[in-house]
Amino acid sequence: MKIKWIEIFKILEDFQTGYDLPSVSLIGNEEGSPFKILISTLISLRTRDEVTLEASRRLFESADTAEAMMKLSQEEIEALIYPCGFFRVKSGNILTISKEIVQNLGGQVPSSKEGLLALPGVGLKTANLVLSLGFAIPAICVDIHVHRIANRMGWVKTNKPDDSVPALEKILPREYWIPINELLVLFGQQICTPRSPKCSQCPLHEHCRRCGVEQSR
DNA sequence: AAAACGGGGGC
DNA sequence: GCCCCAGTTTT
Repeated sequence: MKIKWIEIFKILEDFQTGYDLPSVSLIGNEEGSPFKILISTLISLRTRDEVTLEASRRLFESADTAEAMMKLSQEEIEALIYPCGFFRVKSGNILTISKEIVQNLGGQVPSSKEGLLALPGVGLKTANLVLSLGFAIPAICVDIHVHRIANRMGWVKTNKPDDSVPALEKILPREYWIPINELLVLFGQQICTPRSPKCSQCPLHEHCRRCGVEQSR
């Protein structure tokens, strides 16, 4: 069946009105340089939103460019981003990435998927987030929320989030590749939650394979 | 006390 | 493909 993306996005935009929560994937986005977006995304792994925000702000007060960051010691970075999960691994990656950017990449965060994936701690989700938010290059950033919703809704049928990226790229018009994440992450936090989703309050009820489409045919 | 959280890397 | 990773919060 044909998915009515225009209707779905309209509903999601209406739903978003009234919330001003920064979603976890999009922390530091508005005035964020690609470098800050990259670093705060690394920090957000396995870490709740508020903790990620506080840690990012602390870290960027000390260093908000790769040049400044590489002058910090790993211990200093660790202290700044504590108590984020994986803070030892993350601080090492942040330092390595900053040095790499300054010494080998001309001081610029890579603006290609391949370049980003070559950095330690950067996988498909992080790479696509930096591309879309940092460089306005259309790329679908499938985090666990987007993956869960897309599969529940019946838009795709995949097991791993990374497999949802090409699947979504096939069916979703390109103009939605950037806005989809912000809309869906909020929706996933508030309505389409991992356990006991609030289906009775869901504005996408009729578009959902589980609730609407599947039952009505 | 145990499970959940969430993305990436190494084998 | 499967297993490991680290610290906090929730059950």
